[in-house]
Amino acid sequence: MKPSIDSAAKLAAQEAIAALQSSYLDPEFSAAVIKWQKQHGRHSLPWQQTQDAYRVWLSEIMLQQTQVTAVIPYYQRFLQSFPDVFALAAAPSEEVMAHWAGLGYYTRARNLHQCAKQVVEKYQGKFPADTTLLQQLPGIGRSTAAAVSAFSYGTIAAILDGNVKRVLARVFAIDGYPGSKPIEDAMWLRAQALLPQQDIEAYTQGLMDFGATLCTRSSPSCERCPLQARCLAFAQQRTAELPVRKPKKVQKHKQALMLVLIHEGQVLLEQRPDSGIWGGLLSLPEIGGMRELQATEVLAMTDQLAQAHSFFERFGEVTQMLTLPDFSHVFTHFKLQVTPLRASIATRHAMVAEARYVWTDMAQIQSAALPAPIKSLLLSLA
DNA sequence: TAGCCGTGGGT
DNA sequence: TACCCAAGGCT
Repeated sequence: MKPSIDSAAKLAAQEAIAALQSSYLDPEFSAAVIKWQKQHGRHSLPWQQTQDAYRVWLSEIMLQQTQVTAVIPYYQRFLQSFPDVFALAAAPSEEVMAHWAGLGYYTRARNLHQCAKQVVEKYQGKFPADTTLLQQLPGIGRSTAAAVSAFSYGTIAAILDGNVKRVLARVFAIDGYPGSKPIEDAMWLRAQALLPQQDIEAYTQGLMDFGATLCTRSSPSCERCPLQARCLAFAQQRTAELPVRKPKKVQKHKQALMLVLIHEGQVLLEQRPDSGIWGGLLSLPEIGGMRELQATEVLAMTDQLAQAHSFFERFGEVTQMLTLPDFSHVFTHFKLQVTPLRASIATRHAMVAEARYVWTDMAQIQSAALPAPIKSLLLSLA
């Protein structure tokens, strides 16, 4: 059997990558990180001092694109309600979503719940140590699989998060936006090549602590940096321009009319679909959804008000309608301007036959599965 | 592949 | 104010 051209080319490419990766080998790098971590790293975060894979995994999912200070209270409340993977797997999804509300990226919460169920069913409640198996679970990608396995089981595997990208971009003066595919691929090779043979926990934690406390985005503490002598960005005085920032795009603006119907201490909420913004959360009913604001478009406010009025009438006899002050909320890729429209009704009609509408006690708002700005609006009305 | 997905903090 | 972006993954 003679190899095809394709497989020969593929083999050559793999050899080239292996050669490149071995040229990245650098044992002193990890030694410096490990030494620094033991002396100056963080050691008392709530999810440290344990190798319980459930706790490690929970923290890693919560920490995706989310800062430590934001995660801590959510992590504590979560553990209190769901002390182990069996408790989480058995919980109703509404309860899980309510515990996640306010933390953002709500797909993480649904994946977390699904993942817990799979770990119980497939692995008898024990997270696998193999990063390949971990990656097959929902919500766990390459980096999270490596972190969970390293912290729980001591597996030698590379992470590549924002901290590591920043450190690598600076120490090795890597040009190009780290979010782009070719740069990220190159960084994975580096991260893999730089792995130590032992002390993987200290090394992994050290990279993150290093990026979070020393090699920060702006004004890094180069004077205290153990890698200063080997940092190309420092030598070239380019720490301010590396890593290369994300190419900016024009911000989109959207507008939404949200309906506030409060009657006898209850507010009318609507269950949002699982996909899209605020997926799976409760929110206020909207007229026409979140509409992109066109420069030429004059909002047909009277038309929207008419629609709102007939919406309110489905729930009771409308006695009053008034707009509350506008507010805006910024997402990753658009800015939303909200006009809340409040109505009063005399008597409440029998519940409309759509399960997505729920009357919720105002006293329950604090613990409801609501997006942060909506929860805050409703609390201000209570 | 790059766009989508929240929220809060820093500058 | 406006912008960047953080312990990323999914499509």
